[in-house]
Amino acid sequence: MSMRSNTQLLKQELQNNKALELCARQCGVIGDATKLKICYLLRYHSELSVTNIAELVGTTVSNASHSLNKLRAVNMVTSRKDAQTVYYSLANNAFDNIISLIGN
Amino acid sequence: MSMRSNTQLLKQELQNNKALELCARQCGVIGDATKLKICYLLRYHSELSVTNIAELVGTTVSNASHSLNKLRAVNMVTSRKDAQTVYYSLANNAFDNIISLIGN
DNA sequence: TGAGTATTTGAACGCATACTCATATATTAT
DNA sequence: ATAATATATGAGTATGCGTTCAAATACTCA
Repeated sequence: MSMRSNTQLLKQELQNNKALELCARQCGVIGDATKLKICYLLRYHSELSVTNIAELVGTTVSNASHSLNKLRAVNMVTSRKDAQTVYYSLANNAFDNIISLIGN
Repeated sequence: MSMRSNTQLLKQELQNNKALELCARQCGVIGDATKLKICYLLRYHSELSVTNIAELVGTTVSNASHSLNKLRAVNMVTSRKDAQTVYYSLANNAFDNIISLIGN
């Protein structure tokens, strides 16, 4: 919540802005239809197995697993294991960082 | 605003969802720190020249121009030319599509 | 016209990414 | 133990992306 009239300050802020870097990385991950679909899915089903996710988004289980890995790497999904199956969910604040940068 | 309990319907919706595809493309573009910085800049300066943008985000004019081109290709920035210099602005609804998909 | 400034363009290179396939691990059931 | 199911993993490949460089275009001013 600082004043923002000085362009020098703005330039410096752009250099080491950690939130911005994280936002870019997260957007990079969902900048792929498959992974965005997974997020979209998980907003309507609180949790889903890898097999179900793969079936719903129309890809292979392997690809879904790889995609979920990358979504987890940027803290956008979480998982819980029950017997053989692993259930994935949207992280509580999956989009918070993005929204706080591009939202109103 | 339709009911969404049937997973078959959800699967079909995921297949040809134009808004989702656009969202993925836009996220892909700002999934790069340079281009995200440009958007961030343009929220505080209503319009800026390519040279100024390049200086502020810390890159070359050529790279800024390429980046602005891609941002415009997905309707996130607009431009207006005045003599030699081209002024870029954020599009009115630059983030609307993204927000409507991932926002609350 | 010619020099100077602002921007664009296209080629080139290196690097990251998406997806597939085969294989490995883990768990359950017979 | 063996088979079956669920998921993960790593290698391989093809494609796309970011950045740089050199050159082209557009406009202004002397």
